[in-house]
Amino acid sequence: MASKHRQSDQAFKPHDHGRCISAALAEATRICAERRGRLTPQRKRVLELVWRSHEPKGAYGILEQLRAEGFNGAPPTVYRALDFLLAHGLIHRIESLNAYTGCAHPGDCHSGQFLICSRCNRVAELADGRVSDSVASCAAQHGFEANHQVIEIQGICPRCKDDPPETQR
Amino acid sequence: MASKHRQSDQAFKPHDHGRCISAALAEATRICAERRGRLTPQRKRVLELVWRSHEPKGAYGILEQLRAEGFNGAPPTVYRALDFLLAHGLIHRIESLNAYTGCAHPGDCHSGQFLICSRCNRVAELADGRVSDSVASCAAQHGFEANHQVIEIQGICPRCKDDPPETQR
DNA sequence: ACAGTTATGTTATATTATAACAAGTTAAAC
DNA sequence: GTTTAACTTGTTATAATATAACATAACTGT
Repeated sequence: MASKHRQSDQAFKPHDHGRCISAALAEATRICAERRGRLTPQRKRVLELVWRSHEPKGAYGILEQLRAEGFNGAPPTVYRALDFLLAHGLIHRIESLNAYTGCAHPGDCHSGQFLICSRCNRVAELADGRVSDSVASCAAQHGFEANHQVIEIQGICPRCKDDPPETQR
Repeated sequence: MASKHRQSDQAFKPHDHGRCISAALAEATRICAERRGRLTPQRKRVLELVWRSHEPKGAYGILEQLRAEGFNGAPPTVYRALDFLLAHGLIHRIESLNAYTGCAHPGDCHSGQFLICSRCNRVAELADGRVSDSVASCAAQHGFEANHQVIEIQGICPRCKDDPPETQR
């Protein structure tokens, strides 16, 4: 019943994002080693690009960045990397944006909740047990066997409520 | 705190779907009249096609059906009808399927929850107040001003758990 | 080194959605 | 009832997202 937060809504607060990124990459490396998943340079690079952005990134945005770095690839390459990262719980797909974002709680297979700011486009990942429990029990009540929850909440983040995004650095 | 169901999980039970459709159309007509929305023949036709299907329908699927009926139109026509129906709360968009489904509780602006069966592809709409309350309060706790909830639960519906879909008529 | 598996490259194409502008239709005001 | 303004539809083109299919390369375990 207790909720477990690690990065929770940090996305909406100013923070040292470089550290987020390197922590995420280190964690990803560890997790993949553990389960003999091959975090190849390309996959790692895609993971880094996903994390680098504060906003969820689309597959074609990632592709564009890769190309800017001299990589000469096509969409399937990116989608395959994304599929791998998704399969290993290292990123999430935001359905309502067709975009991908770094997973704040990699490793444990989980159903997160996403707060999506429609002003600054940032997304915070939550892992609120009360929410996932209430959703799970609601499904169960109807005899439905739930495998995966997509919970995406759209609105205005605390930061954008205070300052308009133009003011933010 | 109480939950309000009208059609709730009827979608997973055998039922007279023809009556669902005509009720939905009648209700839509009433609602549009009330707020001076113009439920033109095309829009009504699209609404009917969306309802006619037990599974959520994609825009191009709708277009195809319209064409089969002799309508000679292009994607924007369908998307515009869908936009109208969405704006008036007569249908929902299922983000994780890029598809549209009839709204079981038209009129009141609401955040529903969707149970999506990955075996038969049917979707049931719920309107469980406990779920939307828990999501809303969770967002509020983080200072997030929520406007819209996307809650899509993927799994196996009670019917498919019992009979394999091939057995179902 | 070899065989099997897994990952990447490459080309083509499917699927979903919208921009932009023209033409027609309806509602409402005068 | 005609005119005006708003709304609706038609039409063409194209953007954005995603995958199929098959070839090649790289890594893994033996």
